Amino acid sequence: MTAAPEGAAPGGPGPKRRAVAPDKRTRQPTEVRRRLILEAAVPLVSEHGAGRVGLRDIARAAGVSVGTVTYHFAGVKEIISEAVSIEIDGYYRPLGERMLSAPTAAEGLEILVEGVFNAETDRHWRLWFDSWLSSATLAPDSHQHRRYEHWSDRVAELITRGRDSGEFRCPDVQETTTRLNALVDGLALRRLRGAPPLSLEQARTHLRGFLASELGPAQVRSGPPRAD
Amino acid sequence: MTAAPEGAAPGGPGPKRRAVAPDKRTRQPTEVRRRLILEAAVPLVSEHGAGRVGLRDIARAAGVSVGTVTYHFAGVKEIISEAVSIEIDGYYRPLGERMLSAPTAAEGLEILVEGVFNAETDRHWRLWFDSWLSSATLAPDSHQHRRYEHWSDRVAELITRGRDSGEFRCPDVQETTTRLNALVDGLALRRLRGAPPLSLEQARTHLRGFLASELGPAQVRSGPPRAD
Amino acid sequence: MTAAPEGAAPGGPGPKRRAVAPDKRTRQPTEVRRRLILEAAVPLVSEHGAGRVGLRDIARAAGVSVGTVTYHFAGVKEIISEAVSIEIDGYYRPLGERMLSAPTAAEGLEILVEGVFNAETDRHWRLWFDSWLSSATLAPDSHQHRRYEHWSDRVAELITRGRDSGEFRCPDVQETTTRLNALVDGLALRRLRGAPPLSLEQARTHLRGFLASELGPAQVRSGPPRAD
Amino acid sequence: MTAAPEGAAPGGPGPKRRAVAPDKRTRQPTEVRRRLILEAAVPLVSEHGAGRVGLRDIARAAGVSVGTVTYHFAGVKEIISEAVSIEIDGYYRPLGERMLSAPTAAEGLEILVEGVFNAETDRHWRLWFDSWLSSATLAPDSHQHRRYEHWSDRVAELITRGRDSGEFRCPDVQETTTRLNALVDGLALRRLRGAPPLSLEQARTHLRGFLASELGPAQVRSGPPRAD
DNA sequence: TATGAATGAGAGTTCATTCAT
DNA sequence: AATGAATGAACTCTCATTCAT
Repeated sequence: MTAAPEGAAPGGPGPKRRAVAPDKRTRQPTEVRRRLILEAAVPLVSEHGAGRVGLRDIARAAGVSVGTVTYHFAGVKEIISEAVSIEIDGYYRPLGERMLSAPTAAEGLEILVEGVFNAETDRHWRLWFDSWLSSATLAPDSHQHRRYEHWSDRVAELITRGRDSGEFRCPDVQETTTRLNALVDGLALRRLRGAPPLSLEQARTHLRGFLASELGPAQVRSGPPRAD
Repeated sequence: MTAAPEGAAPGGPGPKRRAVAPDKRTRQPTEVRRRLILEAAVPLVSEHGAGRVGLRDIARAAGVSVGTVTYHFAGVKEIISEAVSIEIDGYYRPLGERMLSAPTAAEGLEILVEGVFNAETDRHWRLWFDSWLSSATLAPDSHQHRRYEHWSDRVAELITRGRDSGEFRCPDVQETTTRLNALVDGLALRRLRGAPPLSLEQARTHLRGFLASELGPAQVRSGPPRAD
Repeated sequence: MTAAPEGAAPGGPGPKRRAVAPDKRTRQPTEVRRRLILEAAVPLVSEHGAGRVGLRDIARAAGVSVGTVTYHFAGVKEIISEAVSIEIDGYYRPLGERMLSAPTAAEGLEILVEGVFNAETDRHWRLWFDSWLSSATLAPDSHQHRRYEHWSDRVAELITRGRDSGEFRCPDVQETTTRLNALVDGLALRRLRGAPPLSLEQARTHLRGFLASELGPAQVRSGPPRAD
Repeated sequence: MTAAPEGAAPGGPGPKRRAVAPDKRTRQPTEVRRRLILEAAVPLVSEHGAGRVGLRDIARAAGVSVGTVTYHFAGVKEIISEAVSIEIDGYYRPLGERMLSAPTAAEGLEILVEGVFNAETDRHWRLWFDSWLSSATLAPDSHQHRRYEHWSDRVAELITRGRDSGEFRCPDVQETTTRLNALVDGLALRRLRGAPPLSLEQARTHLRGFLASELGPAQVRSGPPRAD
């Protein structure tokens, strides 16, 4: 149950982070300390799962006492919820913007494909599914919904742009978006838990294949995009 | 749907127990007792989630003492893992067989579509994701993998048959199977947690749409396949 | 906060109780263990006050683990509430009966006077006030009310008998009962906390004085009781 | 009733603070700050009970930080003890003086009767019992004793005056005072916690009845004392 | 085979107190 | 004089597991 002392020992061999988080046991303004605690919580949650991370684990990882953690947060749920938000929003909002800033929609799609499956995103997926599923029988958690919708909207925007520019053929953007998102989720799940697990490149390839057949002869990747 | 007695014994030594299952508080052969306990555990897990079901809940539902439960099982994880197996295998093995017994592969696919998304399967999906995620950082749980592979093999078999019979066009059966499974998982996830959640019919429609575009002009279901 | 290790050490020099409570860490039927725990809790509560007694204190005093305590009780409130009940009811119900079994009502009153103020009852009073006041802003606690009313009824019964037999003069039994109870409570309070505290004999004397003036010339104590 | 600012500052740096009490978040002489904190604590204690009021509650109500509170007081006990003093002394000292300033002792008694049981005093009683009981096993708290004695002396003085003036018949003033105080305490207790609780008027009536029978035919209240 | 009393680690949370600023 | 971040012990309650019966 107790998470491994993940680089918690003060003065331990922390390779990164050292610069940003002065792990001396000094005073910090509330916002700074909150941030430090959340940053310490993220890897714990993504490694062990939201349900397996306790207050004491977080405190140890952040290099503070349990009292300090509860001083700054209303409860362990709040911490985990915010940790997920930071990690996920911090990645997918910028990704969404990059995606839409691409010169062509096809290139935007490729940014998407490479953005959702890369070395860094396994951690996100773990967090994402964990928070998605752990709130299973519980509250619907509007944060997650908002995140989901925000991402969905970006994707739909991208597809719409491609259709309007003639890059894609797409009779129903919403439908395609739903299908795309579902496939991405499913591939990620398979990558995390599958037997055998999908490689990054496999996951991307599947996604590209799906997009190709879904968005018509105007291909996403192979060959030069032609408007028909 | 398993043959589980469904009604968890409400606390005390209830007088109305089935005649066929001799679950009086008497001795039972190990295998019988194990089975009774597992069958009592299934509805608990599918209702509350694997992480929220305790030994005591199971014991109470099975109408035995906690000692009896731990006598027959190595731990609570084993119980839950096996309970999931019973529930899932009890449904998807027969489904796989029905699928392959259909006159045509296209009809087999339709059995699949209706088999994975119906009023009964929400519970399975919950169980499935639950056990998938909960074993996240823990043991790889070969049971799940075997289940997954068994199901995958059946699907691949079906697609192969359709391709061989000329019903489908499919350059790579494994690829398509993977993509299909991923989409099914993703749609189920979206159905369980989405905002807004997908309706059963929407989920099926997406699936049929995917199959149509993936398996070529030879249509899955409605009407005579037409090339456009 | 932590109560002194009140004869908790297993094998410690427990002078009494040893015969009734076999403080070996052996198994006990639930009812026995409950009783043992409650009996261990009573002196703790009466010495330190209900609000200052914790689960650990009780466990230590009972010579069991905290887990054992929570196994047998729903919570610390239940323990304290039942401990108070045992102590108070165990004393005042018999006292009420003895009071009413006396040959004359006057003698019954004397039993009351000596019954409520003696070496043993200081502990009861502490318990009583503690539970009375600690539930201050909380639930009304029907147990206490029932106890109070039961005792009140006995007292009223006694006075009625004395009035009917001509021993007492009493225009309104209920009023007198209320006044009597209030005075008893007040004297007990003064005895527990007063500066200087009332001696037992003083408390009794005040009570007798009050009864004499309240119940008329037919005196309670001094001189032979005469019906006029 | 003290001159407490009554309205506890709701969290943030409220803009609407009284002009008369310069409780801006500026420096205050120690005595002023102590006073402000105590006055903020009084309503908290009387409403929630001494045991349920925390340092943070007091700090928030006083509009200062927790550090400021502990800077000015040795501990939370000291604050509560002094808050009780303020509340109680602020009421009963003036009451004692008014009582003794009455033209006749009988009128003084009536002031007492109405002074101890009125709409305002329930709060005092709660405080009083609370502090009485909470100091149960702790320090004897000389403050309380001094308060008690001061009040007792006033009552005794009043009775003495009535006896000397021939208004009352009272063989032993100390005894009567003790009995009176005890009855008042007991009635208050019954009023606060009783089932059913005593009404104000009932409590007063009981008290008057007691005084009448205790202080002889020279009546407490109505009209000029007449021998019957 | 079955029981259920007993255990103790660990969960989240509260809170008076400390102390660097 | 005033602050509020930091602390750590103590709280109640949960629960899988152990084991004498």
